[in-house]
Amino acid sequence: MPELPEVETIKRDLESYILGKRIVQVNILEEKIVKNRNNSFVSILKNNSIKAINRIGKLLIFNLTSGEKSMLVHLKMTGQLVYLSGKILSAGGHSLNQKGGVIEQIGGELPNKHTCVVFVFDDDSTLFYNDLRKFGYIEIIPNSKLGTIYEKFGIEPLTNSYTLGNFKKAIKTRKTNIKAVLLNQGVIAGIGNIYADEILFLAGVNPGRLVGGLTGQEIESIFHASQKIIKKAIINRGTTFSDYLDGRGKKGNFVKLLKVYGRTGQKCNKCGHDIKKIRLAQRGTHYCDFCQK
DNA sequence: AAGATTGTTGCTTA
DNA sequence: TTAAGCAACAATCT
Repeated sequence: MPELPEVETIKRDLESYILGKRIVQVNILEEKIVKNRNNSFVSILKNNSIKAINRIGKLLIFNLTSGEKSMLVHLKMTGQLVYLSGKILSAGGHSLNQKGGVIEQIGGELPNKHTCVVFVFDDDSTLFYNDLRKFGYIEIIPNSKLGTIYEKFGIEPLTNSYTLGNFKKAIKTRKTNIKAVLLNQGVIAGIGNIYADEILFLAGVNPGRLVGGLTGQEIESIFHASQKIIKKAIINRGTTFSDYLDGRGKKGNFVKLLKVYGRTGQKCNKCGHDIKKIRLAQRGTHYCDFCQK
């Protein structure tokens, strides 16, 4: 499940590989992934290049060099963006080099049966969009629409407007539990189910607590925990719980640092009590009812 | 084999 | 008017 730290890792990876490279070929293997295909998706990209990569929450924004347009990529649950250098030829489900030898890849063979879109650059390198559940999307929009896209998101943790004051302001009027608020992209951008649970564990706050009932101290703990967890997750290149891969097809390392997510029934490493799992905000919610009050 | 998995949208309700 | 809450969606795994 790519959340802010995973999407940020991919952004940074791809920045070092694809910026400024001319796109020479685009193959769409899964039509439904590309939204608004009437805007001639392929012809806009061909002979164009990516000028900059931005991110708001879990959404990647590729600014194109010509045409005042941007390509949005949302990975949803199982989307991947994997870059490979060197020429790739595909035959019978195998990735071959120009001499026909099978290429050994970190993320397995590419393209694979989940590959939906393929971008080829003028240095023969390739970017693959893979999506097992085909839930994500790619869409080209005019830059004039970017403002309304950004407006939908709340405060973004990796910007300098992410301050305790702004955090308090953003959450204080909410009438629901803290877990639902952390997941609400219109309040705070980029936190998903894994990091919401991890943040609340580190803050020592029960996910079911109503925001209105939190003390100033608790709100401060949650804010600081969010900064700490997100930063640490990025340093560890994200969490690969099931499908996530970074921009080079490698797994993230944060999974071994998870304290509650996916640890139902296991012992809390702080107090030894069993980690519990309940349903909150229609999501599986993991917590320690001894450590989180 | 039914139920769980999650991010987002869109609809309904309060 | 605004927000909360819930179903729906997709495809696979248990």
